[in-house]
Amino acid sequence: MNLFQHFQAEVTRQIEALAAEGALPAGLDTSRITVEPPRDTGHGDVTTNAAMVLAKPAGMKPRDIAELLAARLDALPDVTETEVAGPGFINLRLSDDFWHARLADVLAEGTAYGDSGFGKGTGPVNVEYVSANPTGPLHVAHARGAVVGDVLARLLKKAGYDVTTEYYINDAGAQVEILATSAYLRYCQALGEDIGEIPEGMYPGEYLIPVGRAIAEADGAKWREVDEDVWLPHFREFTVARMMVQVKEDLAALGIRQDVFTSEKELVAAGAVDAVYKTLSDRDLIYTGVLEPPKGKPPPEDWEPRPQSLFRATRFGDDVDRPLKKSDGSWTYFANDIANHLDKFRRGFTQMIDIFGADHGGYVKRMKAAVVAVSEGKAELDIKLCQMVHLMKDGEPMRMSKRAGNFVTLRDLIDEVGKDVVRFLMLTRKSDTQMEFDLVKAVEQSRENPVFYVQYAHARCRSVLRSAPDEVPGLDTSAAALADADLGLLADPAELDLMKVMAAWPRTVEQAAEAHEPHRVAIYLNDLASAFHALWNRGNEDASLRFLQANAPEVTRARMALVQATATVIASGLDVLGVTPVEELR
RNA sequence: GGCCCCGUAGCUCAGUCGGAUAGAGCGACAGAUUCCUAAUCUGUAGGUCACAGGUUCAAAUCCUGUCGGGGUCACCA
Repeated sequence: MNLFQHFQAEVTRQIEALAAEGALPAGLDTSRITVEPPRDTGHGDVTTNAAMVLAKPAGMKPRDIAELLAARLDALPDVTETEVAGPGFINLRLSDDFWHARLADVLAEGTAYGDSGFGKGTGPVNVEYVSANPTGPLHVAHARGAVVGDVLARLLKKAGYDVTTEYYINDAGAQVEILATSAYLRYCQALGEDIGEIPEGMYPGEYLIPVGRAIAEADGAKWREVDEDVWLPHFREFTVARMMVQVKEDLAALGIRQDVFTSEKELVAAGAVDAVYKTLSDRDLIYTGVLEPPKGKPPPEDWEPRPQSLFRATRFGDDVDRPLKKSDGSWTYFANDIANHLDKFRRGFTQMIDIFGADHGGYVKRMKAAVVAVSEGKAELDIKLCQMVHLMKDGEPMRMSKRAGNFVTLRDLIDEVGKDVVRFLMLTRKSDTQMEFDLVKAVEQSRENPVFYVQYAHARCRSVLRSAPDEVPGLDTSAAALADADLGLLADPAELDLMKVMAAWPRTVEQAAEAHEPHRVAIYLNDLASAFHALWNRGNEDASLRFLQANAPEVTRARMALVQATATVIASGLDVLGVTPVEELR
């Protein structure tokens, strides 16, 4: 239950009631009214701007409307206090019973707490992420996009959206040709030939050595006796397949398994790009024109003004029209990607989300333009840019060179700090701001490290629950017993504060999902952990606030319900992040 | 030169479809331990929200311009 939505409905209802009585004009637009937590908790639990929003259309003073509305809201059973404040805010305070009922919700729903029907009926959503060239193992630079995409998908699912996760394999361009040629060199090497240095422009990585060896073992020297146009397709396919196996393994190590893998090459082979071209031509969205070289900096050396097939991206908000064919007549990456997005649309996705690296920022407008064009405005594309992550080691920027013994692959990063740490820390910042990732601080057990701080709160909860039967003999901490606890015994302000943070979880899920901002989950968990640690330390100052009270089994039982619920909400949030909650730290 | 992202406390960053007196951690200072442990908590100090206009009852948030940092700019992906 999103309590703010609950009270939003209540506010609307009371406005209608006032209109029915003639105290307010009929037919007021209530869509701009918000009901939300006040920024300052001193202003109560729930606040609404209704009076200020309605003042102008109603032709009344905000405070007069506020007084009318407040009087009615004050009569609601869960509301203990109303106040009209500032320019016309209505602040509500809610009863302890209301918060106890939310605690009971958590106990009843378990980690499903926060699940929402928010996204129901909005149509299927496709989240495409990683989509790295299959020319080598995933790099650290891919980590952020991978985590952001995956957690966004999980978040959307929790909020009730119908979500499919997707990886677009860029296996059609010149890069995979180079990859195949590089693998061929390694194949020759495996046959015992001296290949010398790997030529400039080839992929020199050692990860291709086993690929060459595998082909040599399977086929012997047979590819040495044929022309390039014969061996190239085989090497391309074989190598790309091997690379994708590795990519999937690396992603699996991060806890990521995507639903659909779409091959660019197969799209092209199936004629999808030709079809897009024809569709756009038929609608007069393609013409032949000459692009101007970029201003303000010297044009590329091989620049030649030449007529090319251009998509009228400017009609859909882009800055220039974009080429669809290269000089050799083959499709541009962009043309293929239009086909990719049209394919998604044809598969029923009216909402698409792409996760890009910041270096693809210049590509955003044209892709959005293409999706509008190709779906005739029926599909929507949102693109989340992930800014760079600077790897640090104890405050010092890391040079990424293999020779220096530093690692460069995603797998190495995971091996160094663990998948849970990578996942959590990648989400402690907004995705479109640059961030630092310090390998030393990442595994430090201190307040500075949010992943530790949150895990520590969970571990503390679990520890208390484990030790409860020893401290308070005869105490039953089973789910049934906790569900039956007398929650009315939880009346201390610090206890209520904790319950209020828990009750904010369903709204957090919805808001984060709607904004496509998964980092809000990590921020929320930090807040929740903070409320729990604060309550914990109250027990150090005042022994009567400790969770375990040997002489008061009923109080203890109620507090165990609170502790259990805290662990549950933390686990629910960590589940969205794909992070495993720990039972103990030690 | 065009376009995109960013600019919030000394540092690293939050900031809810525009809401009231802008928050947290680190660092500084003063305190608090029979539960997982001072690995945590409480308090104090610290701000022209880069700058200038505009829209609004209300702007860190939206619009325009300027400055600063980063990214990117046919035929790579």
